[in-house]
Amino acid sequence: MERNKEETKKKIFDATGKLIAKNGFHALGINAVAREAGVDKVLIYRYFGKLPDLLKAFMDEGNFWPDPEDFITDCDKTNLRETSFTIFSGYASFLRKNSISREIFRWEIIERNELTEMIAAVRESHGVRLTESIKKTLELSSEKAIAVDSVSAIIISGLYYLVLRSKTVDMFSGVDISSDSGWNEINTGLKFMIDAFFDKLEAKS
Amino acid sequence: MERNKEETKKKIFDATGKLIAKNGFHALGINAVAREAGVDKVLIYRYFGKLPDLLKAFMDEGNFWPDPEDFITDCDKTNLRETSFTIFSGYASFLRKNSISREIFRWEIIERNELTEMIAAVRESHGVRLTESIKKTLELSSEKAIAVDSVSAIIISGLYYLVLRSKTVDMFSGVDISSDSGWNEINTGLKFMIDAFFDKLEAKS
DNA sequence: TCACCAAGTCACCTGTAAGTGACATTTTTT
DNA sequence: AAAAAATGTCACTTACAGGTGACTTGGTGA
Repeated sequence: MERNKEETKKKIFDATGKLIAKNGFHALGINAVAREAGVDKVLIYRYFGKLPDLLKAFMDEGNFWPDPEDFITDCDKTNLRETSFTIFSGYASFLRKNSISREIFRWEIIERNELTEMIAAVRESHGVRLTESIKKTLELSSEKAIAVDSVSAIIISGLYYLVLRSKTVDMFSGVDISSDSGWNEINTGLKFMIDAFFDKLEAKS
Repeated sequence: MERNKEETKKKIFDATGKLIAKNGFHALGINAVAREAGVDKVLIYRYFGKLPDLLKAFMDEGNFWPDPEDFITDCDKTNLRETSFTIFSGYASFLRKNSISREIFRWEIIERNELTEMIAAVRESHGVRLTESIKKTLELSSEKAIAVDSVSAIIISGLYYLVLRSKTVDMFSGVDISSDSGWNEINTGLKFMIDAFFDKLEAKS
């Protein structure tokens, strides 16, 4: 029985992450975390407080909602089509790999609380950045500007949904969202759609 | 204390629907239903069985996952663009109005069980019908055919996600998904995107 | 060395959900 | 009218979650 506060905290965080990845947030509880960590639950209360406090600390520890800009390091930033595609597909691919971030997204759909709102606010500011730069660069009519916002909302939402849904279903609208090959198809479609969208945006109306 | 089995069953169904609409599926329990219905829980066990049996019976009662074809009664079915738009926006609008169906969708994202799989299978067959007819009508190359599947997957998923997300957040990617005017914008974007997509589909090679 | 505090353990309380057995009362059947 | 079946009530067990108080043990500084 070694006594090591930091070690114990780490055990608690590890257990938290493991349980979130496995069962999501809605099944998470103090008892479960304590059991998984092999630690008495009193220590969780002492070090973190109630469950929301633990979650807050856990969230602050990791980097679960990346800046989309991180995905476009090695592509031509002046090419809006390529940039858009890279950001969208990069985000989807990130989510597909990172199960905890995925569960955060799932949680956001179910519950509204201080934490989910904070996370969403960060992401909202990220999301608007891309559409703003598209609108600025292309000097669009107001109708087309609206289309940029709502189309990108639909596309990014679609990718979110497909990633989340792939946990509970294999085929969606004829696409095998559980496999890499299915996601290649989705990327193909995404590219096609983005091209089509910019074609129409840039067409002189 | 009237004795009326059918009346009691109805009370139980009503309570079930009310609780689902309010709190979703993951918070649903026998005790809560019994309390809400003002009925002893023993009767639930006697008439329906365990919770999944109750839910199954409840689902069989109502019509919560409509056939998309229902939305296109009064539009030209030979016009693929119009038909696609009508189906997509009709489905989104339906979901926005029907809170129980919405909660079923939310449930599907969280849990995989006999019921959610059954429901999803029905919808999957509905969804594939539209894309099949598009592919047949336009005689597309295989690459474009893939795009049809995956693009429609992304679009319909995007609408699902936005409807679900609107319960827990107001602004998404610059669009106010909690208001009707925001949904008008989304429909505008949807129309724009579908047009752009068909333009590119129909362009030679 | 001793005293003190932090780290960890244990036992307990409360509340609530799931599920069941036994009973009482009303309705239906014979 | 008596028996049988159905409807509804009550009380109970089991299990488990959240949460707290009191204790023990180890490390550290005076």
